[in-house]
Amino acid sequence: MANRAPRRTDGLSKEVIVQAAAAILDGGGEAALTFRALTARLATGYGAIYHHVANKSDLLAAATDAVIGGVLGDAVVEAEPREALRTVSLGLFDAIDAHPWVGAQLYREPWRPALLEIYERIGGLLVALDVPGRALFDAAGALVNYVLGVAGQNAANARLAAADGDREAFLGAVAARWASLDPDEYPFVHQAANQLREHDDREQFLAGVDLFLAGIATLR
Amino acid sequence: MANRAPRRTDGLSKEVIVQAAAAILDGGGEAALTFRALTARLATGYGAIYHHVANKSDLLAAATDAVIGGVLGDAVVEAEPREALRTVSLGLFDAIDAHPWVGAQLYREPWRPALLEIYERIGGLLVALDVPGRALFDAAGALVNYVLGVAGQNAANARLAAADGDREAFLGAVAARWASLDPDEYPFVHQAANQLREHDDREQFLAGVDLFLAGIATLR
DNA sequence: CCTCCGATTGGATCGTCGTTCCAATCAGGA
DNA sequence: TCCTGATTGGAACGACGATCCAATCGGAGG
Repeated sequence: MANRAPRRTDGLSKEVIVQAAAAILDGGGEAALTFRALTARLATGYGAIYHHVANKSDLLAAATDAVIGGVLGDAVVEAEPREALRTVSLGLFDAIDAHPWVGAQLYREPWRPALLEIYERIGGLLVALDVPGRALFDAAGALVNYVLGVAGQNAANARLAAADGDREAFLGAVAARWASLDPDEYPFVHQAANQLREHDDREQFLAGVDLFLAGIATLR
Repeated sequence: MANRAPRRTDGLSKEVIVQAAAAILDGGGEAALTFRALTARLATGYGAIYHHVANKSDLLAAATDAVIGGVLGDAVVEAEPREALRTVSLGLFDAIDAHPWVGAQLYREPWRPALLEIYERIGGLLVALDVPGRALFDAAGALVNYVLGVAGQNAANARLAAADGDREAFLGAVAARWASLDPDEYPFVHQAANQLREHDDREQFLAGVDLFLAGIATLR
């Protein structure tokens, strides 16, 4: 007996594995990425995967680095640092919007290379903006944390919208719940329901970046 | 046969369960909260817990609501809305610092009551700040997202510091890694290593809030 | 061409998790 | 007193990440 499945001929590599993992994540969200799904897609076994990858965290980090590296790698050479900051931020937003699992991962393990690249990029542009030395560190931290915060929200919303049907219906449902709150107890949220329904995520994100930049400008 | 353990006499309730869950989370982090640990601590079975709680997400959300409600419940009546915003923000920061699992949870399921309270509180204070209507929604979103971003970072750092020994050593290790990066490839991160080692998390968080408030002030 | 050894692969297996399910038990109204 | 619905305790299930090892491959040295 002992007829095992034929051994694969094309070499397995970390890159191939990471690419497959990213595809699974894009297709079915974080919950869909299991080693069982991965072995099925790659037509291999657990051992082969663990030979190239330390564990699931390592795999997620590598996939995240690949996505973020792709975004920041497109070196946008912009004359105006202010505009470059908006471009880079929006690039990150769009990438995380397209791959919500990246947002959750950036959030979960912030010491990995991906976040380092983000800090470097944003910090460098703040230097170009002539932010004074003392405030530079704080400003970079604030801006990165803002981006991460939005990233997480996006990921959560994507998880929910995927489970709940389309985005439109989901947003409407949340807005309806907000609107139905007691205006005396929740005056702000109650009246914000309309804007929640109509708002554009990208525009609101950029508005937040602009708010930051306006605050930074007062430091000069 | 069939000698089962004696049945508990004092009634189990959702509140008791949530309190026990919070204690486990505080003591051992998110990984420590399992239904098995919970049954052991409460001296009961799975069924009893599931009778009061829908599932683990529900349990985490309830524990989070309890903590956030406690923070925001201390109604800080401050004359100056600007100062009140700083107080509330810092209160949230400290709460998430003390209970890192709250940060991760706020991030993961943002439609639950806890975040609603935060929006209401911050939005209300922005209204008191005379932020013009159109910008109000964007400003509140930006500030809340910033707080959530910091919350997540804090939670991640706490997870790491707990695994890595004390916070001091962990921060030093990260700073050393930053400092050892090639200054040509990572100029900003390389030179920021010193400030990373010496910085105070609370102060940096407040500096970010102030940056926001400065930006908002330009809208008036 | 053969031999052999380290690198690589496939899959059985383990322990743990969240969750389900149901018999056992209790409290209190009929 | 009896009965019924609410509550409890714990066995069992399926899925997960991870480990382990026999099987296999490919190329360096003879």
